[in-house]
Amino acid sequence: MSKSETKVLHALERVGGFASAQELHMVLKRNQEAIGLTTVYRALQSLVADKSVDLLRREDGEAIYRLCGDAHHHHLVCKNCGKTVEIEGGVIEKWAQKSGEEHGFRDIGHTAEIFGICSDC
Amino acid sequence: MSKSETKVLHALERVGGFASAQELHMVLKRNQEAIGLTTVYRALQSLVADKSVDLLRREDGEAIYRLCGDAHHHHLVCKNCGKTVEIEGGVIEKWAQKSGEEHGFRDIGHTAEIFGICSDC
DNA sequence: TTTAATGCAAATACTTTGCAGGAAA
DNA sequence: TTTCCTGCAAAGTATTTGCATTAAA
Repeated sequence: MSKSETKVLHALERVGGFASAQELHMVLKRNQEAIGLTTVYRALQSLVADKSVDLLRREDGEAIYRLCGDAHHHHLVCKNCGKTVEIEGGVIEKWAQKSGEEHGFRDIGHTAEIFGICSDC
Repeated sequence: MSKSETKVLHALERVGGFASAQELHMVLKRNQEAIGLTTVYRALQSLVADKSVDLLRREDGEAIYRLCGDAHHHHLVCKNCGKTVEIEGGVIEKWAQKSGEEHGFRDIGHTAEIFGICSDC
C-alpha cells in the first residue's frame, strides 16, 4: 500500500462517512498532509479495486467513497441526505446465480442498490 | 408539452429501456428528427420535473433516463462480448420494496445487474 | 540503476448557460 | 409585440491521462 493510499484511508476515517475525491483532497490539504488531487484520484482507484473502499454516486453523479468491510452487502441509500444502511441480500445472491446459470453464464457476479427517501427527510 | 419533449419521449419509447441524453440525441439524429443536444437536455429536465421520466445513474455517473411506469427489467451482461439478456426480476422488486420499508424509506427504487461470461465465450 | 509514485497541465466527457435568431401567441 | 423555444458556442465540473520529475528499492 503506497503512502498516498494510507493518507486517503486516514482521511476517510476522519470524515467518517461519505466523501468525494475533491472533499478528501481538501481535508488532506487542511491538515498539512497536502497531496495532489490527481494522486487522491489514483489512490481511490486502487482502493476501490482492492475493495477497501466502496464507490457510490451522489444524485448529481459525483463519485463518493467510504470505507467498507469485506463482507459482500448491498446498500439502501437516501436520495436526499445520503444516509446509508447496509442490507442483507441473500435473496439477490441466489437470484443472480440462478438467472445467470439458466442462460449458460459462468463466473457470475452482480450489483444491486436500493434508493429512496429516508424517514428523516 | 413542447414539441421537443414529445420527440424525446418518443425516442425513449423506441429504445425501450434506459438511455442517456447523448444516446437519445443520436437516436433522434438517425431518424431525421434532428434536434440539438442542448434541447434534448432541456427536454429531459422538464420531463424529470414532471415525473414523466425517471433519472438514474450508470456506474460511471452518466445520467440515464427511462419512462416512468415502464415495466422495468434487469440485464444479464457478458463481460467478454457484451451480449445482453433481459431478466425477469420479480424477486428483486419485492426485496427492494421490503428492505426499504423495513428501514422507513419511501419512494423506493432500485438498480440491479448481473454479469458473467456467456456460453459462447 | 531500475522501477514505481507524484503532480502539474492538458485532455476528455457530460452537462449547463449565455445569447441571439426564430416561432408562436 | 411579447413571450417562449431552439441551438450554437462557450463555460463549468468531475475525472483521467501524458509526461517529466522525484523518491524508493
